[in-house]
Amino acid sequence: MDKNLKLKTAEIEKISHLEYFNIAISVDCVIFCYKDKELQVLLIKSDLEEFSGLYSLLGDLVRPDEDLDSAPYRVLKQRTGMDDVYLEQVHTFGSIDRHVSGRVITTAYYSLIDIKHHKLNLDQNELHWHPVKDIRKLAFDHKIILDTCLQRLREQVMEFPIAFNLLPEKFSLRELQELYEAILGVELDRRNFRKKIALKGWLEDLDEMEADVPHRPGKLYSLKPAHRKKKVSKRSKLSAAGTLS
Amino acid sequence: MDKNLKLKTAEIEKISHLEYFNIAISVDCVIFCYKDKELQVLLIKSDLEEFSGLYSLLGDLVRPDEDLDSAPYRVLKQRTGMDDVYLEQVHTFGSIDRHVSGRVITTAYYSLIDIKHHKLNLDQNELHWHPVKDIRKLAFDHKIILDTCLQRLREQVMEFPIAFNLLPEKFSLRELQELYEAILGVELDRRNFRKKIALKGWLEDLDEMEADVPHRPGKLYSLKPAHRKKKVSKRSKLSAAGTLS
DNA sequence: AAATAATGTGTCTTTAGTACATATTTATTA
DNA sequence: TAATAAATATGTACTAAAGACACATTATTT
Repeated sequence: MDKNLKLKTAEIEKISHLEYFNIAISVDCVIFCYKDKELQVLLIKSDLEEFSGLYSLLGDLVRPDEDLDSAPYRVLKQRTGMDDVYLEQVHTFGSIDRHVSGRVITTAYYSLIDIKHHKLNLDQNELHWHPVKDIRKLAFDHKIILDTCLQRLREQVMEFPIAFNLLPEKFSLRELQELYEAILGVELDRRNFRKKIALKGWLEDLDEMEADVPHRPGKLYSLKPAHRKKKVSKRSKLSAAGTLS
Repeated sequence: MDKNLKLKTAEIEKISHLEYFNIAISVDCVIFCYKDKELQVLLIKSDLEEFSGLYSLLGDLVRPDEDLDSAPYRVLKQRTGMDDVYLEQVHTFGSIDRHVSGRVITTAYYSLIDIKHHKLNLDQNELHWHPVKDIRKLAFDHKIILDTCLQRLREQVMEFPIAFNLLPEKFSLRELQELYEAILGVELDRRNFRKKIALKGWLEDLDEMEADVPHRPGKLYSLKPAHRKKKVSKRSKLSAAGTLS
């Protein structure tokens, strides 16, 4: 925005306030969890006639008195009771006809939550988890939004220590590998995976063993506190350039 | 957005249309060019009193009848006469108080243009190029928007063949390297740079030589047609996962 | 006690990244 | 026109990361 936004000038006469402000903005949340060894996403049954039977993402209009980035936190809190979740803005979708109820531009976020760590009140809201790989069609343009967020998650998951938001505090390397396989949709070599994770230096060895597994238990690890913040290992300007020199 | 957007239901009574639609959406363009061996950005002098003397990005409100992604093309066309430019959406900024004239959420795009290839009508619009490295302060939150777009450009420039949008059709490897140095803000080793670029396979050897240089002329290259589309070399799902296995 | 099933680990090969030096070509200058 | 200056063009050795691949160990189960 610049001087073109002459809301206080003569232009306001010929371009009506209503005309320009007749666009709503919403947020849509692609809420991922890891359940039954699958990457799943939280959906709600659309109650619009046009989309009978179709599911849609959780979203809501942005309120005039809240920051854009606060809106998805509110949506998650309201609809699932969850707080303190990992959220990342991905893309804003704004085709004229993307929404049946009017002109609505939506900013998509993805969220990573640990299903075991949160008490969800899902059923009374008609909220359900759906394996990402089974989802074919969603209401509105939500399938494209889902695909975009999944792609972003896949791009980021090896670079930043974010996948751990989908796991409980303590986990084994097998669980971690299975999670990565679920996210990326491929099988991984155990030795190379462990080598790569070790190289990242993200993990703390807890000197504890798995319990309740019907086989030899593995060691338990947790994410080092230094890496619990969002994107702490983001490559710096210099090291990014360093790949060239 | 989902069933919460009950624009046709009872909710519309208690939540007024105006309340929710009282947010405007704009686009802001970070228009990069390469000039005088520097990465530069197109700015306009802000005419708002609050920002007297400060420059701002080019932007405008999104019109009710245009796609969000079309708006930055229109802005560029209107303000600079340029068409057919490289544009990429980066992030949407929506703090409550980010704009002095009201609640305006803005989606930021960056654009890469070849200054030699476009006739710009800049001066009569008070548009001017500014070296990115010299910019300290901009109106609104535009410095943050600029920094975000620059960071994104730096992340993408080695991965995708996009930097060529800043160069004329034909260029020498020296020019290309100087451009990369300007974008990344570091010096690069000539031999390693050429090796890396050669590995990408982006370039076509034109069997032509530079002219009008006061030294030994270098060979001229151009971007292979196959790579002229946006992000053609984007790594696939499989190869992204392949870094793990 | 034996069998099962998963854990835990190391090496070799290939590829990419990085540091580094010399010969060649053209324009300029003397 | 010969010498000089300045930039082009190119290759090798070293290091780091990626990728393919196999066997011994440990806890559970039978």
